[in-house]
Amino acid sequence: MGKAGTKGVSRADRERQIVDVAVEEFGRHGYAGVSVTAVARRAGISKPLVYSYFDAKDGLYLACVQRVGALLVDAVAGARARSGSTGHALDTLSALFTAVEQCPYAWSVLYDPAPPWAGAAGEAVRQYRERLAEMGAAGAARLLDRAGHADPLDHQLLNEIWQYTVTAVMRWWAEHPEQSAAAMAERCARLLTALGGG
Amino acid sequence: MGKAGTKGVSRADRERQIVDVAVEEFGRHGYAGVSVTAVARRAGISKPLVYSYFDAKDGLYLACVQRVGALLVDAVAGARARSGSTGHALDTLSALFTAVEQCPYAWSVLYDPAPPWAGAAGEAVRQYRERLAEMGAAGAARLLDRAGHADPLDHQLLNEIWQYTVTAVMRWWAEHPEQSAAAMAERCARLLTALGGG
DNA sequence: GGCAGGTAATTTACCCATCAGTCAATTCGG
DNA sequence: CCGAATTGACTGATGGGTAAATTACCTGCC
Repeated sequence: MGKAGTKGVSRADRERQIVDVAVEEFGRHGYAGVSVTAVARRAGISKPLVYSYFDAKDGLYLACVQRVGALLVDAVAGARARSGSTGHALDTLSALFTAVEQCPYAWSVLYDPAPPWAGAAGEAVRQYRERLAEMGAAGAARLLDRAGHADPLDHQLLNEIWQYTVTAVMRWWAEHPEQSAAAMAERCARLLTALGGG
Repeated sequence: MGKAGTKGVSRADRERQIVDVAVEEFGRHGYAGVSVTAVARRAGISKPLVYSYFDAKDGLYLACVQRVGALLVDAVAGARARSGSTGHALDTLSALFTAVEQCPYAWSVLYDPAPPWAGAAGEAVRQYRERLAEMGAAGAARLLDRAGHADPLDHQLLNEIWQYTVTAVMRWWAEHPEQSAAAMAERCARLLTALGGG
């Protein structure tokens, strides 16, 4: 490896590139399973550069959370805007698929089951999850109200189930990258109708 | 914190006790997020004792996987035996609830999203998940065949979704310990019928 | 019933790799 | 020539793992 000295890569580009590999690492191994050294190595740079740009492991994770959080929130918001309040779960899923087609581990980063709850990154995780949950809650509420169930805990649990369902689909997709976003949407449509739900 | 010397606790008892806390730790923080030192501290003993009994972190995890694996496989097998091949998902869920009522993190240990795939523990994880998936696959196959879908990948994905759904319910339950197993079963029955599936 | 001695339980103190994080120096681009 | 990009080399802490010593229990024997 060459010595010190700039290589002509702008900070913005380098940050993007680092976050690229960090998102994959965090998505694959979870926060605790990732070492900053490994991220730097896979990005082809040295560890101090990561710290110079992101300040701490938590800061690096924060950057990842913000990227994928924005991506996912925009996708879901867009889907809801397009299909109005009658939008079904499939529209949301479909929008998510096209949004994360180039970033298969986006969802897994935000839904790491054991993220660092303390610190700025944890706060961001809470906020993004909250926003996504709110948007998904409308659909859940429609389903439950239609069936006459009003228990707020039911709503909570149904939301959780929905989030983990998406996690399942996303992780399966990450291991079957040959599937296109459209194919995934079709497949999920098949499964959903087979389950008898609308 | 006395010095060295036995405290009159048999190896079997001590192992049980260590696995008790290890299951909770692994379930809460995931394999990578757990330190053997922390397990030992929470168990009120010293780290070398853990190594003397379980040989390595992987060995400790293996012991946890075997305990919860047996618990879960027995529960599901029992449910299937009782309700025959017409058993629905709810019977399985209900059996799982009563089985893990005293061990809320059992499922999360076996379904750690980033377990150490290399080594004996990883092998055990694969095997137990396989057995549970086989037993669950019957139900999934029935659903999909009824709808005329034969794609084996659909079966795979539906299985994955089922497992993550259970994960969601189990983790939600772990954070709402005041709910009884029966209450959880009822709640899931409500949700399932609200979703329109049988 | 008391005592020698093997065995099982348990700890203190240590080793080495890795990890998060820092400093000072170096090199290039504008 | 200044500022930004970049690194090798370092530190303190922690993690997995080990060696050796200490204490208690148990068994057979007188």
